[in-house]
Amino acid sequence: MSGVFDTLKERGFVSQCSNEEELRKLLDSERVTFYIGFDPTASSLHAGHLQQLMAMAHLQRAGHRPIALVGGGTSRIGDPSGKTEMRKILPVETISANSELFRKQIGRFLDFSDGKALMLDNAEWLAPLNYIDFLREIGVHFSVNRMLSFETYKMRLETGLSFIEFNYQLLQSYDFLVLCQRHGCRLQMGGDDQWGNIVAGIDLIRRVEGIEAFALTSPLVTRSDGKKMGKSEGGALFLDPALVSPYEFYQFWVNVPDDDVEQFLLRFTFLPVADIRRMCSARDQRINDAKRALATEITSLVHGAAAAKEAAEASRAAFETENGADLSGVPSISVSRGEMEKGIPLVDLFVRTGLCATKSDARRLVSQGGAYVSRKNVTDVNAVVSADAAEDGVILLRAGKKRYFRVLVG
RNA sequence: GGGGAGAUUCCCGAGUGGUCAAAGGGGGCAGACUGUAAAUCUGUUGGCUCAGCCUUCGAAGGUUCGAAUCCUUCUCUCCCCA
Repeated sequence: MSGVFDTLKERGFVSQCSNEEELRKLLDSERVTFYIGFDPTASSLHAGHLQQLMAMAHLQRAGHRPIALVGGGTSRIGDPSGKTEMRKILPVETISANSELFRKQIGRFLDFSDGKALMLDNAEWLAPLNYIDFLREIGVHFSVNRMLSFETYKMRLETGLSFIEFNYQLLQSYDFLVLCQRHGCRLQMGGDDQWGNIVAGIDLIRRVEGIEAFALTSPLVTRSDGKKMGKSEGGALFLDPALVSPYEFYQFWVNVPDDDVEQFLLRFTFLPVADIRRMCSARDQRINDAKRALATEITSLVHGAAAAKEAAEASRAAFETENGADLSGVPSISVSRGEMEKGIPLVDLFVRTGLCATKSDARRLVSQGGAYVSRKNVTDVNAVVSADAAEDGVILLRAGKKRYFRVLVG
């Protein structure tokens, strides 16, 4: 288990650490239980969570014990960290449904056999809390003065901060304390935006238990051009294949800017560092090989090797070969033969596939020359697509340069 | 509880009775250039049965030939005081 800290550092997972020297020693000398929290505020994990899962996997491979903490309790409050506005307060039922989905997804990334990792939900201890008891036992250890000096709260002092959110930090700190007491957890990791919350937890543990716990944060994933990362066309880049198909997921990574391939390969794959450096040294189109490697690796990690292979194949077919290639990984819808023979207005077809949000959107696409039917550019807004556009029962639609969709006839 | 300011199209932000589907910027989309890259340039960006029509400017009413703009009530947010 020696050297994990350096592995994490080398791969770009380390931003701030509460006590680097001691933590390094600890990680090199014993099996450390550590945790990362995931608040189930959406129905699927997204690319941003992936980095945390990777960090956990690296540590687990080095022999340490991860606790994946689903924030079924904390997400009822809403973390104000890094947010400029108050979060919507989610219905409890939504949160429990999301928690269930989170657990399933997280299960893929770590080895939970023989207690090698734990999956817990903080609703278990947060939901039954008694307000008065909590204030007396935990609240006493928090100084409002100090809390207000945290960057998150300072920022929100400008735009408004409700009391419910102000309490988030106490709950997260309490989580850390509970995990420390029950499972000997000594380390909490998270994104940089979690620094304040994690450090507050360390303080709480020191005061209550008199032992040193550690904080380790990783840089938030950003694109080299400063734009938000992890957004696909529909919104966030979700890991649930029902929300973002493996093909779309694969495409997202192939389309990453040159300057980001290396940091993404380091953080989102297990490929050896030396190989990554070598692949990314190219400054011309050869760097696309690195992008394909990135996309294949990460898709296979998230959706499995078979899906990754199919996505890669479909991608190659769509972008590199002209005919005969296997496009089956490209998302599709089915339309009955009868309906297709009557003909469907092109514009409607684009809307039905989801390639365009509205008919107006589709009209714009067509009139701007971005619409293709079976590889032929169509510029007539009133065009009607009929069955004879199909090749082998498939009509390949393309919107712009990159978005493909198949219409299966029959 | 008292006083003040404000809520505009995805976001920021102009707009104070008609010429407003609403300036400008960001983001998105499309086109050109490329390497399924970046940067840059151009176009576009509420919906529809699309040379026209319909719905939008926190919500509901009202004034008016006509309202995002005026009046009333309500909801929410921020600031100052308690």
